[in-house]
Amino acid sequence: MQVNTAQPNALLDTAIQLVGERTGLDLTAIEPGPGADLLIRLNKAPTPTAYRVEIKRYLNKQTVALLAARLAEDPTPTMLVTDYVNPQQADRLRRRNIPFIDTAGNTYVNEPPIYVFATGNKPDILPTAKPRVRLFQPTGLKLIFALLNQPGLEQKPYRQQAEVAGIALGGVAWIMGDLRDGGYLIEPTPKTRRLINKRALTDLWVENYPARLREKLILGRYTTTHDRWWQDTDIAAHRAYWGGEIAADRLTHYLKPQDVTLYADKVPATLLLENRLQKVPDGNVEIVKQFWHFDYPEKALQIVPPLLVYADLIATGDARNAELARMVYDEHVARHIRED
DNA sequence: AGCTAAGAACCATGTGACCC
DNA sequence: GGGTCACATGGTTCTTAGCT
Repeated sequence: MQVNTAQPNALLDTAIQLVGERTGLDLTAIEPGPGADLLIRLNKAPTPTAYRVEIKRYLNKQTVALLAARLAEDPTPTMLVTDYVNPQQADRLRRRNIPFIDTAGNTYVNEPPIYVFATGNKPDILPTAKPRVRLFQPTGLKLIFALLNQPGLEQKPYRQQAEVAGIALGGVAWIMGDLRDGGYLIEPTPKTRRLINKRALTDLWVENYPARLREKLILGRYTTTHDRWWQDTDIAAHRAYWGGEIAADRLTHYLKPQDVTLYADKVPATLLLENRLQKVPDGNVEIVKQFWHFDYPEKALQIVPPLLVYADLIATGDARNAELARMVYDEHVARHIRED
């Protein structure tokens, strides 16, 4: 069946119809009114069940992970509606108990006593015309980080931006285009480009950084029997900077650091030797590759830029770090991203 | 049915030529 | 000097088929 994927409702209607035909599941779309979330009702359930509709095109692993994270915070019953869920993705969704329907007739609904899991149906036309959004790919994350930390950088030539962000020139135009499309950049003239919605952009950066960039930059995890070795270490002498809890401690003095994160261009061999750091898969000392190439005031404290400290604290998902993250944000990040 | 491996298909990115 | 684009490359993801 040809799907008019330009229309969200067409996608929803097609999915409801096809899933109904293939599995007998009786669903109805409900439009509650302007401004309210679209709902989908599961008919014939013992108690009427309504799901908030989450329409996502071109599903991938990250989309599923982000949706799962969101639902962990806000458990409003939500049904994913998409063009095609392949068998692997279907399994991921089922394991996370996220109900879905797609336009190929695949579905997962677990609303006892109703249980339907249908997978393996192929769409007639595979959704391959994915619009490439590079904003939150590694390259995009590097450039956005540079832009958020260096106010006014967006007005500089692409070549300079590429250099500061440590990315290829060719990538800058793509990312600037995505920023414009996403409503994060206005450009009356090239010389007056201006970043807007910085708060929202920062939130998205923090959300995407751990899985999409940080994960790829981990140089190794280490452990040592030396206690509080980091306290008197002149880390800058090893061409490295503290991140995470130690950096947060230096900014706020509110924490007894347990885990150690440090950023460096390459693994500092002498530091490992001096402190008997041994490489182990789950060590509490993590060395991450430095990915930015600009100066910032907090460098004097031998720490990474505060936005990165904040992101690392959030990434731990540790309740102990949540309040500290908020302090770092309020006192050291917020002023960088105020709208001017 | 579930697992695994191999190959295909797709995607992100850097490079450098070209144009304004 | 500055921006755009085609292309090559390397990596990731998906599909398929064979095996248990």
